[in-house]
Amino acid sequence: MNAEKIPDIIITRLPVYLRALQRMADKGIKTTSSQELGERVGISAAQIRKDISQFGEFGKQGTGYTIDYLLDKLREILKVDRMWDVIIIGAGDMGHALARYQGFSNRGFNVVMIFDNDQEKIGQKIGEFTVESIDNLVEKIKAADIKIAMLTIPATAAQGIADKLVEAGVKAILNYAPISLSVPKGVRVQHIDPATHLQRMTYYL
Amino acid sequence: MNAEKIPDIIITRLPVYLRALQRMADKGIKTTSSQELGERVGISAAQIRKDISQFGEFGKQGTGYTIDYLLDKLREILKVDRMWDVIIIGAGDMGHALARYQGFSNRGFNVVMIFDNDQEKIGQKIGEFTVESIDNLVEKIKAADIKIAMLTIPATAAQGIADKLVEAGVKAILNYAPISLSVPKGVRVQHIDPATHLQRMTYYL
DNA sequence: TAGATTGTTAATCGATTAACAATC
DNA sequence: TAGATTGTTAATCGATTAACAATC
Repeated sequence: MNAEKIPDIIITRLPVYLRALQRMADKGIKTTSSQELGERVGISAAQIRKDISQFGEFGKQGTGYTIDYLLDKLREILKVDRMWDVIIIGAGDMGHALARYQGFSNRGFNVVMIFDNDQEKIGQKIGEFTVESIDNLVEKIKAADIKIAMLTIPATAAQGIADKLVEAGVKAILNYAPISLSVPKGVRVQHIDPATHLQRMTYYL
Repeated sequence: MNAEKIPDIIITRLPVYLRALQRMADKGIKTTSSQELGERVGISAAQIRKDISQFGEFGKQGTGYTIDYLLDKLREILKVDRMWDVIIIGAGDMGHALARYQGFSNRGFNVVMIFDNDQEKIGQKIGEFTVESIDNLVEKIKAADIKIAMLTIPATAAQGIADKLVEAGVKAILNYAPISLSVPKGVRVQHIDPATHLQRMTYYL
């Protein structure tokens, strides 16, 4: 890996390449080209080659990329060549769906706890988990050394909990609440808000 | 509104402004400035002014923007000054969560049907909906003149159903399946894939 | 009026594309 | 060898920022 700073926009594309390559590997495909991968993900071949070449020379002229090898490299770059423990805050419908989602484990993530502040929900079973009280959230996160959290709570509560997550040492928050969170430098937030995503498309209708 | 083509990247930011302004309006705030809005959403004041000014002169020097007025304008631009009927394909955990989500109605969307191919699920009640069979999906979509669909089915089935949605006249797909969909020009896809979003952050950990 | 803030221009910065030598 | 495809350079294209006149 290269010492210069990699633009964030390239980092956002790598997981898309990774996902497509993983799918190709599952189908038994052994090699691919920037051309073919580009068609699958809707990105130009030139851009894919440029993106990948930021991190090394992973392809071969004439034959393209060996999928297993490129998968390894991309996982290493994105640091998903290991498993990350992740927690869920909020045991509502979305928290449930995420707690039961089977798609994390082969992408580098392992849900380990789910929290809620509602006495009715605390102690309930969700799949293999028991909903834990949000009291002492900070201590529990620190004890388990959690760096990643998914937030599925109402917008009004989201900033308050985000502050606690930051205090506890969480560095990556996947925010399902429909509100922009403010966090200090060094902490990253990704938003998932279906209404926002839909509104990005209605303009063109 | 201006006749020149507006860059897509600006369109992706407008729903974020809209969401933040809606929240400010809910709190009873009447006016704001590009500076203040920028701090809330993490975007520079200059960029916010430039983005908004693509569509008209909605602010006033010295005082900024009247929130209610700017809300109206943004809704009009994004075409969410009306209600859009939306369907859900896939009555799994994620389909359930979306069907019961209360956050769509005040953002311009109205879920009207939920489909599945599993005989066990068809006929089941989810909130106010009854799960419908995916047979005759195309006819049902055409009859109801649906333009927007949310896809919460396994990756292996996603492209096949997407093709049917396109055939039925759907123009906007919110895809929860972890696979890149290929659709003809004129149809738009937005991806929601929590693992991909998490992988965009692990690089920095 | 004085202060604040817009809309817009020009400058800067960054990303994408096209093209091709290198080479498998 | 001939064909294919990479990695990279240079050119192009587009987005962001800084600055400020206009004006509320």
